[in-house]
Amino acid sequence: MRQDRGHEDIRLPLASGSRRIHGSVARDLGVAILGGRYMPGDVLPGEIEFSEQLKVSRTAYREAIRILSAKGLVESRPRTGTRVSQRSRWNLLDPDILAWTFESEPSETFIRDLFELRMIVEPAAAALAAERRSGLDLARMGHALEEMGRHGLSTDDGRAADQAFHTAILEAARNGPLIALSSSIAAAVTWTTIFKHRRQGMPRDPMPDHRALYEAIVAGDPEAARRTMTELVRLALADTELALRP
Amino acid sequence: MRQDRGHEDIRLPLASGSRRIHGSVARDLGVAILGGRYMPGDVLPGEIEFSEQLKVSRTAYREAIRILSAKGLVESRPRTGTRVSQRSRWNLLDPDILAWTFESEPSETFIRDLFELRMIVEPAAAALAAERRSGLDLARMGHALEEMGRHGLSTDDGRAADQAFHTAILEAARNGPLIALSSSIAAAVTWTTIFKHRRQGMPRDPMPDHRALYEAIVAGDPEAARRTMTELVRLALADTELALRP
DNA sequence: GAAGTTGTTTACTCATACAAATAAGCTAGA
DNA sequence: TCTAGCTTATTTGTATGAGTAAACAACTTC
Repeated sequence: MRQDRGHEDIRLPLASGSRRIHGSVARDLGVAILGGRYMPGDVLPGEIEFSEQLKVSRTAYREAIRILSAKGLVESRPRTGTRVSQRSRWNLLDPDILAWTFESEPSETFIRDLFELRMIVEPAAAALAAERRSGLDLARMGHALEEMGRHGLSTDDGRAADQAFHTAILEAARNGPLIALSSSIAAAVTWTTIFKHRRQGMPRDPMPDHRALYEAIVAGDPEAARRTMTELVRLALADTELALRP
Repeated sequence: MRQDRGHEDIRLPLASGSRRIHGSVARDLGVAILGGRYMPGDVLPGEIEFSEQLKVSRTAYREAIRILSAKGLVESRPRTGTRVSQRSRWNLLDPDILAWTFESEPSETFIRDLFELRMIVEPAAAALAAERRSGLDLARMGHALEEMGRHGLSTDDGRAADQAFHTAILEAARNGPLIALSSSIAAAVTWTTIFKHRRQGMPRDPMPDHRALYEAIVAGDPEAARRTMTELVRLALADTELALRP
């Protein structure tokens, strides 16, 4: 719905493209749970009742529940029913969970926590990237930077380029689990950027910090990469805090 | 036609207890994919064929596929069938995925990558914990440490205590997404510990580093906490590397 | 040739029936 | 009265078949 289908097969064939019923139900329930409509410990209505209420078959409803269960949002047992799990069980870094969280306006605390995580992971990743980057990595970063400069962060293309830049850095770090974090964090970065621009106009030219970071990685200087990435995230956080309390 | 499944289908008789069929199928297929039995891009047999082959109903099989799909392992579309996704889509930090990865002996690279991630996340988390820990946090850490000292790392109880100690630290950092990483990393730590003891005996007394870390957090000294946690992970990595190449 | 049409294959959805599990209530025995 | 064990009722879990919708390929039409 929100995703223009023109570029669909280039990037993010995300859950939004999936118009299957089980996917839609999972998304709706997921958004409801993450938005606090159902609280941890709450018991959902029985399968038959709820699926009728949602106007879908029991089969489709059950498949939706399996999806939520796989992401740690709910647990179901015979006789007891299906209940919302404790927050500590939620897979908060799952890409879908993150997307659903941002469907209903997320709490200020959550956004701060995400930035805290970025502040931990991304500088370290940038340092690793400076040591391990290949020519192809540098080319991808350079291209993304160029696109970003051309479009700015107020367009979809520009934000996609920003995301591609951060993804390229994390992938250059050559660490599988770290790359798994990348899709989550990069996506979150994009959403917070959208937030920023929704609340205020264009806050600040992001290009200088990005270029400095790029130069450090090109130079193969881990400490400079760490330092510039730290600064970049710090500035992004400052902008976001401004947007959060206007 | 009734489906006669004898009592003798091999389901792991461990403490896992009664597992539902869709869960077992998801686990089996997940292990097969993560173990390289199916490669990214491979197309699985059709629903009907494969479910008959596995001796389960299409319902149970489809729910298993939904689970795997929710974790990013497979993607299914009409006409094309269900195919194994690219590795970059796999949700490597999902607790189940990690568990399945360690079912079949994981690659040396993967273990190293996990330690690299620990080295990034845990020292930072320890520093935050030193600033934010409550009395209850300290009590839980202290208790876990005591249990750990009593049982040692060669028993299940001891490893559970070690895991509880690390979990308590990450939870004291008061950051939701970081806590979500905690269950994954803590679990991985446990598995690598099992690995270590499987290959060699008791490598080293882990208590001194753990106590030093605990003291730093009690003292509320972030930098000392960061330093001691770094050292602790470094030593654990050294032990594991010894076990990997004897 | 490019654009639309048809056909075929596959997953997806629905409906129904029955099985298994288990919390809660009940009964029997101390 | 209390507890152990059995029974029952309720809920999820599994099985099966029929029919729908979507994606891709080959074909036809302009």
